[in-house]
Amino acid sequence: MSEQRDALKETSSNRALSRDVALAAGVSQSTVSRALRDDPRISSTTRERVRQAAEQLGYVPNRVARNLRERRSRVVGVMVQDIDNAFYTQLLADMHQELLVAGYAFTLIVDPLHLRSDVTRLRNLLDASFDGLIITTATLDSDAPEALHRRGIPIVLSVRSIPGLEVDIVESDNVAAGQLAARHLVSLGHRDIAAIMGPEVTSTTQHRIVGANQVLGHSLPPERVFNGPYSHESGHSHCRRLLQGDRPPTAIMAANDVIAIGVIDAARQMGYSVPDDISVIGFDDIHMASWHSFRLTTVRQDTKAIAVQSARRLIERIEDPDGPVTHDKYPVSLTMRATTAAPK
Amino acid sequence: MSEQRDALKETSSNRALSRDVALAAGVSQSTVSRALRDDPRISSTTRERVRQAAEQLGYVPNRVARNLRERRSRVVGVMVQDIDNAFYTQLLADMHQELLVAGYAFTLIVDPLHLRSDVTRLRNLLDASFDGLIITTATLDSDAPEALHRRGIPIVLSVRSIPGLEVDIVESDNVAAGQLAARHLVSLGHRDIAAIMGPEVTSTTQHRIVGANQVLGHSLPPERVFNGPYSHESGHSHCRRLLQGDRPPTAIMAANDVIAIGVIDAARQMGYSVPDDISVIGFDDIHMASWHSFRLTTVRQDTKAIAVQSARRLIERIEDPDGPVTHDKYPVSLTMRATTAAPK
DNA sequence: CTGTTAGCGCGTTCAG
DNA sequence: CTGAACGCGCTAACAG
Repeated sequence: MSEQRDALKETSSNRALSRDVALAAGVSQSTVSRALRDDPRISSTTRERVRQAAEQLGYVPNRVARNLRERRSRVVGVMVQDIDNAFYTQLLADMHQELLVAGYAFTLIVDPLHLRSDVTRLRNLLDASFDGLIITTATLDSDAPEALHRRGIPIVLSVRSIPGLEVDIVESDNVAAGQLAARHLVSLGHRDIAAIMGPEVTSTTQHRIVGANQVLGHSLPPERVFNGPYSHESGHSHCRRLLQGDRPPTAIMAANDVIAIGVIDAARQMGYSVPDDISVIGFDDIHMASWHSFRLTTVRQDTKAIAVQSARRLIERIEDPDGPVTHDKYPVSLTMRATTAAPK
Repeated sequence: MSEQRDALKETSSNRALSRDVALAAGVSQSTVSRALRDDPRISSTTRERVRQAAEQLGYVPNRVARNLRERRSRVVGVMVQDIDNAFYTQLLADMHQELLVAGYAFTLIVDPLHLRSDVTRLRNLLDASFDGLIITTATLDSDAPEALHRRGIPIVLSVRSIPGLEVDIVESDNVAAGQLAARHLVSLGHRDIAAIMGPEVTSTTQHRIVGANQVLGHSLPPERVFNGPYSHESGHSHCRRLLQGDRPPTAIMAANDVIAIGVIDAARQMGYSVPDDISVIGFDDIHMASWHSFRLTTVRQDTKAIAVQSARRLIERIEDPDGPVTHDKYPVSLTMRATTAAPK
């Protein structure tokens, strides 16, 4: 047992180094380095010899040392608001895939709204030696993106944007999204629409409200617009309050599908039928929206395209810091299911 | 514009180093290092001077260099099967939190079943210079955990376990979980129970079936046990096939809540009422299980405790590689909601 | 209390 | 085609 422990210790601390491989192969350390990196100047015979020795010793190059030498880490950070939210996990899954094939690992940074502008967090971000960052948590008043950008750290703003910042942006056309939702409800005959949106300081919320107002021909009255987190609970509690009020709306526009599902749950729980008594429309079109229990009508964003493109843009920026700044804006579309209908 | 670019370039490549701070503060480079790390031997006056200079220059220590020197990265890897699955995201959220406060960053490794025993993946794991790994994807036939362990890399097996491997394990008492589910169904009067489980090669599946069989007094017949991925789709399609068969069961035990919800959706879609026509019980008790549309009866695991303890055990193992191997087994409990009832 | 010196393990000139 | 020597930026051991 203690023998086993010793053996274990040995393998962990006496991990083979490139110089060990060199010794075993009878070449110099730099030859090992070159051979394993397929440097064309190394003859195929010595390359093979080195390969064998490396294999034998179970040699794996130390990444930290390489990072120090090459002055990059091949790790990027991805900031999300809330990992326990289906929209972000779909986004993360696709980003992960795209980054992986490009040879980048990724570190998750959960960045809840209430921790905004914490100085130590910003320091940690700078300190963490990321090659770049994908930020999905930008708010109109957040300063971290600008601070990072000024430091010369490659960033891309994904999903949400900040006007006036000269960085790459990948987002949906949220004004069009707001228009689409409103037009759908209006064409069904709805005149009294409530909106349960995300935090006021996000570009998505602002843009969608602008789009909706354009279609309605007037601004949604303040008592019909609610701001809150992107959670089931928010949709649930706001809907509850609306339906308990003396003049419930005939339709509810939710800022995302998770909120919309909260709305549906609250309505059903109170004995209302969706869509007969009240129509509900969401945003995103996450997988769950198509589940039979919900069959949610929603404005679809191309989450996958946004995820993939965000990763690509970041990698491009890392590899060419001075390239032209890009702004991708993806179209949205209406996915009609079973939660919207004409008002009674 | 080009001036701005130059400025940007300068800040990014001419990032201040500790020796720059030293120069500015009129001390040696090692004093800077010590002062900033609050070494008690440094006088408060020079510490303050160094602080000021560092602040002025916007100095942030280079983490890669520190990692090389300290021979550790303060990054751990967390392997999950599928990030777009509510159980794992809840787990990840709590692990993230716990690792964060301990000063560890974390890299997500999505490790789908079908990529099992890919040699390059193992190499990447070794190569990535993690201080340790939390593995939630262990299967009874997976070799990566043992390979990593032999290499001396600290690992903890979380959620699922492998017998005979001398590593830290944090899991639920899944035999008890199987017993609990079966006892509940049997006590309601169910005699014909089907099980839609996860992959056969996972300890959770095995243990829960064992527990269920103990209570039933016999083995579930093979035609009543289904194996598949932990997905809504799996629950949905298996349930569909069961209900289309000529002798549908009166109750279905699902391997987790996501599968159970798929089962509910399929049943409802086919015009069956849950629980009047068929009872459904899940495992995990994810947030979604309590949503009004589901109100799922389920065997609760203490996901948060498992997440937190996995993180702690890994950190302990990193800091003391030779400490005693631990095995945490958390109790489970029955959360009764509205998807189980006596058979008709 | 502080400065000097020596690596951490690689990739990469610069010689041969 | 290969080897010797150097340095990435930091922490730690050793002197004073």
